[in-house]
Amino acid sequence: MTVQSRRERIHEIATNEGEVSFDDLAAEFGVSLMTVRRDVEYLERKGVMRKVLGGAIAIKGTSVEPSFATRSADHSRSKELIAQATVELLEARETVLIDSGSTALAVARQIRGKDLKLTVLTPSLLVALELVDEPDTTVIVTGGVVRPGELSLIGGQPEAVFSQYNCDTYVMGVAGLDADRGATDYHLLEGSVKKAAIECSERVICVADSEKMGKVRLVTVTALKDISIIVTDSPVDDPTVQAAQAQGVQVVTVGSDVAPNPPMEGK
Amino acid sequence: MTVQSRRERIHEIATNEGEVSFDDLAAEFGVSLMTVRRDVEYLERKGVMRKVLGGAIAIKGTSVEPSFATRSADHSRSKELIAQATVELLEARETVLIDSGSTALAVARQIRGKDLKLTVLTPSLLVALELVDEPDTTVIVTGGVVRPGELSLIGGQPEAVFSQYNCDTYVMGVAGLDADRGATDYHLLEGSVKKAAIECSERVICVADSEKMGKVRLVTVTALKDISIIVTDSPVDDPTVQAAQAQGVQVVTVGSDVAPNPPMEGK
DNA sequence: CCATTCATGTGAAATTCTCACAGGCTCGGA
DNA sequence: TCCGAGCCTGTGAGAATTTCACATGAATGG
Repeated sequence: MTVQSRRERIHEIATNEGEVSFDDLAAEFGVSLMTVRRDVEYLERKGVMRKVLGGAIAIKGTSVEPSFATRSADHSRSKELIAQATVELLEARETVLIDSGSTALAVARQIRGKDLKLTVLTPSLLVALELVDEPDTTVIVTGGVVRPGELSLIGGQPEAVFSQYNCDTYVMGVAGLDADRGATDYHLLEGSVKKAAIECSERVICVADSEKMGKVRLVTVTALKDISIIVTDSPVDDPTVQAAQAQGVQVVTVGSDVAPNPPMEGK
Repeated sequence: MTVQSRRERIHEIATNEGEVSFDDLAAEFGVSLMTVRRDVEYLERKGVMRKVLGGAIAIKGTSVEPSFATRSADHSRSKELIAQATVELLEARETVLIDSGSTALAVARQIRGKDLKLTVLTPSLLVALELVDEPDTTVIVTGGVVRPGELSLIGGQPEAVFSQYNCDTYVMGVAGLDADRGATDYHLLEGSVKKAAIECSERVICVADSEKMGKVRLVTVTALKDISIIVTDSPVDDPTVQAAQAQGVQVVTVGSDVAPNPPMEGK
C-alpha cells in the first residue's frame, strides 16, 4: 500500500464513518500513530479533513463541487496533457504568473492537489477561483476591468502588481504562434498585460496547442526567442516548433507518441 | 451577559472566523477555560459546533466551507429585502463600490436585470462574478490577495483603484454596528479596504441586518456619523438605529415591523 | 556511488482534556 | 426568613493527546 492510497483510504473512511480515531487508523493500516497523524495533517492541509481530539472528521461538501470554473471551460484532452507537462516544469514554492485563457486555466486545474505551495498571480478570475481553496497557496489577482467573455482582467496596473512579487515563471497562453511574428493575441489590452508579465518574469513558459501554430493575430506580444519553453501537442516537425528550436527555445511536446503516463501508481 | 447569549456569541464567532480557541474565548468573555469548554460542549451536542485541539470550529459555518457555498446558502429573506431597498437608492449610470460579504453580495444579485448601467468596483470576486454578464455594466475588481473563505481581495492598492474612478456610492457591509464604536469588522486588512472605500466615495450606504446591531468587532472601520444611509431590517426602536438617527444618519428599515421576537426554544 | 529527499518510528516534553469536588447564585416553597 | 434543589462556575490533579526533535531505511537523482 502506497502513501497516496493510504491517504485516500483514510479520507474515504472518514467520509463514510463521519469520524475516525487515530488509534483505529493506525491499527487498520499497521502503521504507527505518528504516521496516520501525519497523513491526516496532509489531508487537513488539502482542506478535506479536520483533526479533532483523538481523531479526525471529514469536511462535508468538499467533493461535490469541482468549482464552477471547471464547468464552463472546455476539457480538451490535448490541453490537459499540455497542462500536465507544464506543471511538471514548476518547482515548489515558486511564484508563478498564470495567464488568462483556456489553456492556462487547464494548467491551474492541474496544480490543484499537487501541494506545490505556490504563490500565484493571475489576471484571470477563473484561474483565481480554481486555486482559491488550494492549501498553502496564495492567490493574487491583478486589478482591472473584467472582460466579460474571458473573465480576464485588463487595464489596472499589471506591471506594478507583477513586479512587486518577483515572478519566477510566467505561464503564458497565446492566440497565435508564428515563426516570424512570434506570439500574438486578439485583444489590445490583453496584449499589454502579457507584455508586462513577460517583463516581470524570469522564465516564460508558453502553452499552445497545435491549433495556435502558424497563426498570426492582431497584437504582437513577443518574439519567439523571448520564450523560454514552449509546451505543445504539435508534432516535432511542425514548422513553428522547428523555428522556435532553431532560435534556442526549449520545446516540450506531449500527446501522440509520448504518453507513458502512470498517473496513479498501480502498486 | 447571560449564559445563553454567551453561547450564541461563541457560535457566531466560530461561524464567522471558522475557528476559535478556548483561550481566546475565555479571555474574551472573562470566564475560565472550563466554562467555555462546557459551552462548546453544549453547542457540540446541539450539533452546530465541533471541538478540535485547543478550540472549536463551526460545523456548517460559511467560512470553513469552500467558497461557493455562498452561492446556494445564505439566501436569507432579510438580506434580500435589505438588498432590494438598497438597489432602489441607486441611480442609473452611477459608479458604485460594492463591498465583500454576504449582504453586499445580495445587493449585487438584486442589481441584475435592472438595467442600471452601473460601473461597479468591488473587492469581492463573488460580486464581480455576479455582475460580469450584466449588459451595459462595467465591473472593475481591485487587485490583491484572495482571502479564501470570503473570496474578497485584501492588500493591493484599493485606494488607488477607488480614487481613480470617482465613486458615487459605497455599499458597505459590516460585521458589527454599534452606537459608540461605529462600524466594525473582524479582519484587519478587510477593514483597511473599507476605510479606503469610504474615503473615495460620495455616499456611504451601510447594509446591516439586525444580527449586526449593537455588535462590536475587532477593527473599527468608521464612526456612525460618517455613514450616509443605513439599510436594515432592525425595528426602528433598536438602540443602535436610534443612535444613528440622532447623529443625522438616514435609516431605511425594511421587512415587517412585526415579529420582533420569534420565540426561542426552551428557557 | 554518494548526496538528497521522503516516509516512517520512537520517546520525552509540553499541551490539552477530563473528571470530581466545592462554592456561589437564583428560585420557590415551607 | 430559611432551606434545599438546580444550575453555573472555578480549581486542581491525573490522564490522554499532541508536538517536537532525532534516527533509520528506502527511494531518487545526479
